[in-house]
Amino acid sequence: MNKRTGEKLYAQVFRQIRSYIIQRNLQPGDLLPTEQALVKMLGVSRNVLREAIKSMEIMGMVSAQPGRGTVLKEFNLDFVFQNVVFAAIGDEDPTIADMLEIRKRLELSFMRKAYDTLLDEDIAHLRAIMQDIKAQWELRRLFHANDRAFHMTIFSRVGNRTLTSLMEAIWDVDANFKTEEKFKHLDDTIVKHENIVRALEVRNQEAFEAAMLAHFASGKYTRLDSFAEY
Amino acid sequence: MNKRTGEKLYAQVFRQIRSYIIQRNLQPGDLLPTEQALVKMLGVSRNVLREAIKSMEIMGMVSAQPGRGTVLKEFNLDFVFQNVVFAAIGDEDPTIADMLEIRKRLELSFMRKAYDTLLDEDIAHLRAIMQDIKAQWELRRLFHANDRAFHMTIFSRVGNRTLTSLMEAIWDVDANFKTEEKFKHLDDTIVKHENIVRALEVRNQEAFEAAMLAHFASGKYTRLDSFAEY
DNA sequence: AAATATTTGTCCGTATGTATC
DNA sequence: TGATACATACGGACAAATATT
Repeated sequence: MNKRTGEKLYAQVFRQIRSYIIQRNLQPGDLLPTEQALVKMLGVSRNVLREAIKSMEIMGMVSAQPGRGTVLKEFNLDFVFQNVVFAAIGDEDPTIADMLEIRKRLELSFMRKAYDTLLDEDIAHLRAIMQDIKAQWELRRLFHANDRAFHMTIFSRVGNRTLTSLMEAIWDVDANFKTEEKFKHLDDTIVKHENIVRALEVRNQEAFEAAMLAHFASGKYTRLDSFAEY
Repeated sequence: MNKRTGEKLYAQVFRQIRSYIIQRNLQPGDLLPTEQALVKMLGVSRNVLREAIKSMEIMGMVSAQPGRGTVLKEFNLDFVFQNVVFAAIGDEDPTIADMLEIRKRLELSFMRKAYDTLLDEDIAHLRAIMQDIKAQWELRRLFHANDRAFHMTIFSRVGNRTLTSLMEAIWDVDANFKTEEKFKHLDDTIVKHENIVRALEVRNQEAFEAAMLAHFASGKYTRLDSFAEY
């Protein structure tokens, strides 16, 4: 084990292989070096190497076949979610609150760029989503998907891929938990969304930003003390 | 390997252990059976068992300690966020710039809360890091570690674990890339850091926020058009 | 088509460091 | 202090699946 960091060998090897993939810019379908090559390259035993690679395989990052090798797969975090989260978590879990605060702050931080980049067709799309939300209001169904689509659409043109994946990840977690609380302030949320769309439709930036602020000011997790904190 | 399903042993074992945890209703802090016991229970070799358990450990589901055992850990999204960045990386590399922009915006968004929560000892620690940075300035060494420690310390008391986890993840990726570019504006960065520490030492919030703004305004990846975007 | 090489899958044994009693 | 239990890490061996010649 690494004396300095206390990090175990197989965890180090996991990170090293991940770095190797990133730095070499390996794409899905590409082959990783063989176990033997990696053993020599990293100077560890085959067991330790396999503990790292098999972790990747179980998570869905790679796929190994005897006689062929280990290929990089398209990676999404679904499996990790399902397993890290397999203990029932309640809404009161501080991690959930922390996560939502991150999303809100990011949205507020990027809202100006979002406004500048949104196209007419995006705004039309937002309007369509609003129709869906209203139509299914009484049904109390599918609200999460629409809410998610609404917010993701707003920032779809910002062009920051990390922002996109991060927001998707947070929505994923959100989808797995707060299922019942979703309908508490539902009508209020609809009004807030409506205000956002209207401001966009008339291309009023000030109104848009005010509507975004109002939307996020209502949440229970919001602790926005002043304007400078966005 | 299971002939019917084609599922490899270590993947089966992973599922079996997960089922064991769920069926026994194990809670965070509870001990899993020892490796030896699981080996007997599941009828597999030690290697296969470890490949499954180490997957769980790397994902953050369990934590193993020699002499003690393997304990079930609490719900924790650190690993998820560490790999959101990884999962987002595609064929082009502007992802790095996107990532850094996320970090900068988060720091600016949280800087007021950071200021409010920082203790005297933290500021003393920041001063110590600055001494280190200056001492190793001519050596052109260890800048990443110090820079990272500097920024992480500023936000260490904010109390948002997702923020910490996310920032660490971004620093991790950053460490893998820009190795030579680090020294371009190094002296300028040192001045900016110095201004931040001074503002904190005299407890001047306005100066602190101004120094943070100036720090992030210099980066090549910064596209901060106006104050409201923070 | 058959033999051979390559690569991953699985098992075993042994030594070491660490936590607990 | 010593003894025990446990995970960490290494190495060797053979089987199974695939690729290559």
